[in-house]
Amino acid sequence: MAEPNGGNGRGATLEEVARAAGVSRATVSRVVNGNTKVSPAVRRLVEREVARLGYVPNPAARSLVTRRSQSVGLVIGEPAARLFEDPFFPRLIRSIGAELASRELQLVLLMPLSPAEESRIERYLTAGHVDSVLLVSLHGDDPLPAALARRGIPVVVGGRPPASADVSYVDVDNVQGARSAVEHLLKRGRRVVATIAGPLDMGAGTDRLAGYRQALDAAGRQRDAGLEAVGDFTQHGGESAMRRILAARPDVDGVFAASDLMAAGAIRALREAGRRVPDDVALVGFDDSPIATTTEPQLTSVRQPIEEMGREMVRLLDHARPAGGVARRVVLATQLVPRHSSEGGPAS
Amino acid sequence: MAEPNGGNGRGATLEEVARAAGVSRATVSRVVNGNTKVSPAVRRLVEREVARLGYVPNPAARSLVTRRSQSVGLVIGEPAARLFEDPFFPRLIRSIGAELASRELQLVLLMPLSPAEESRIERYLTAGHVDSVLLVSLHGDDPLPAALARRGIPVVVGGRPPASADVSYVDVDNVQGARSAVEHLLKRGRRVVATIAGPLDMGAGTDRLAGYRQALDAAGRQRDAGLEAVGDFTQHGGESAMRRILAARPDVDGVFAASDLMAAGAIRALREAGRRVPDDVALVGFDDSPIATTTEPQLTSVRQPIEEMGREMVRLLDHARPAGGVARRVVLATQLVPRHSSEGGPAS
DNA sequence: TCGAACGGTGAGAGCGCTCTCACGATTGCG
DNA sequence: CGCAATCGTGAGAGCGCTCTCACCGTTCGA
Repeated sequence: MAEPNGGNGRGATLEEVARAAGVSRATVSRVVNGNTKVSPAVRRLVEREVARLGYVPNPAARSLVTRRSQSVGLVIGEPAARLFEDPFFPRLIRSIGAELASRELQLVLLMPLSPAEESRIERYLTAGHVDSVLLVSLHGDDPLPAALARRGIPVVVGGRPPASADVSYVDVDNVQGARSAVEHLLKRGRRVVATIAGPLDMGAGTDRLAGYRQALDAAGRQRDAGLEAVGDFTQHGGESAMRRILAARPDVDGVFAASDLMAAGAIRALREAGRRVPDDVALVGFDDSPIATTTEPQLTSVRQPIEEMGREMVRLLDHARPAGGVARRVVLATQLVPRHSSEGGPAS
Repeated sequence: MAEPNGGNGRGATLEEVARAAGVSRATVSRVVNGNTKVSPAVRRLVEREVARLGYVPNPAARSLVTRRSQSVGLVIGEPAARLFEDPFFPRLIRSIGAELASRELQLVLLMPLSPAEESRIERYLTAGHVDSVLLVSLHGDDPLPAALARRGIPVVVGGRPPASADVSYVDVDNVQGARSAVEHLLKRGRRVVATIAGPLDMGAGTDRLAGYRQALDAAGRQRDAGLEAVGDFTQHGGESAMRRILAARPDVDGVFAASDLMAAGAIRALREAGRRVPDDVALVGFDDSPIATTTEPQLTSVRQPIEEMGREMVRLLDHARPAGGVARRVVLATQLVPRHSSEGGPAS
């Protein structure tokens, strides 16, 4: 790692490399970008000078002419509480980062913390800092996807957007996942099955609730508003939702929580109320997050392929390239992972 | 949000705004950057055209001449396992992001997943994509800080770097935090206190171990290699470390784990071995992460001010600006948060 | 009353790169 | 053996911005 210019922070330019190698700027550019043909002799010569001078292309200059930044924005529109607790985000970020890296793309992380931030972020994204945008955890009818589409910026959303606009998205099969969780409880003889739903302004919230209802309907069970409490995906939200359910329906003997975090909160509320898990109340979570093996008892949960989701989002970005194209949807399967929290039948 | 050019993805340029407003490019630039004096009349005129045309400065062009990118790289050199489980990282990332945003800086997230990635990341950082770099969770003697310093790129490290080079860093007082945890256990009458240490190639690992030893020495207690087991900050690592301790010293009645995750693992190992927490073995963790309130019993833990750490790292970046300057160190205090896992004295 | 000082504005160079186009040298084909 | 096609290379324009410098009109002090 020689630094002929004394490490002054000013890297060598194409021009300098060209002069040192006795060729033109264009030729050096060709070697560096390796696309067009250059004679082997010249190529070797240039490569040597590039190495010797520690030449690294100036991204701003390149970006100015190519109109590409080789970076992708990831917007996480999630309130702080869940972001901190839920391993969902680190896992997703990580898989997205890895998949982008394999395409020589960089990840720029954007977290709107306030309405003011939102407009700052929109400006950032539309200014050309990024070539495309990934959006996760959209709430309500966020105007961002449409605003970006209008500017011609490719967008892929993670999780079905509530206002299912004309955007590409990757989602897991929340309806089916929730349904299988509830069916699991029913199959084990639970008679009064409640649900702690996620926020109803998110696809993951409404879809998991829909799956719960479908399972009850299919089994010919009575539904009851007292058996449905809405949480916010956090532990605290799950805890208070469970309390509400216990108050409305003390006879509850099975609960499907739309996230593991909320299930963990439910365990606390149940314990506080003197109910044993799974003996008195069986419990199934969603996510199969690490927390599922930390709780006592360990949590039966619906696994969703988070890494696959991240990877798929990046892949959709590729397809979004040619002229907008049609919106694509990818829906990934989930899988029930049985653990202790739903063991045994009722003490019949 | 008018888009006079039909949303073709090509934003208006300075030139176009200037022509529309009947002024020169330089004047528009002055208005947009708001530094030098422009007459109020002209300013209003230009601002109107900027709004009408939806002008947003081209970051590449600006960056090319200013030699600044207005973005900051955050390198997280942490293996996947811990990154997924530990809320430490989301919290840190979030606070750093917020603090950067308030300075109109953007966060670019870099996660080296392989040795090949590392060199790609080094190239990325030295190419001028970012103005400065934040490094977190450095292991061993990572060459990155030195390489960046050589290129004149300001660097701030989170957590004392193992090879304490001439870099600025922000750290929590791990020695004192660990010491207070162990003193807490001793004060409550525990006689055989073990520790589950973090990786010894990290400052947080060695410092917390040092604090443990200091506390024992100060209390005149015998140290024993059998009472020190090394983990990797993960739950799984903590579990197997706890097993090793139980095997070597079945008489252990107090454990300080260098992370909450490892403490959670220790609980499982203890339960498996038929020991009750805190009755038979009292336990203290480190981090005061959300998991501390999820475990049964809830975990006494040493709180570290993660958000403050992120904020302080960004602040140090400011000071790093003028010509390298001397390296600064900021050490933040920790605080013991008592919960059930260390309650009661031994059954004496 | 006159020159100096100053505030507002425009002209123009240039940041480092890519890419088109032109050009000379080599090759292939009839 | 001549002409066209091909290949490797260089010249030069231009991406959109900032910033220096020069210029003009006004104001102010002596």
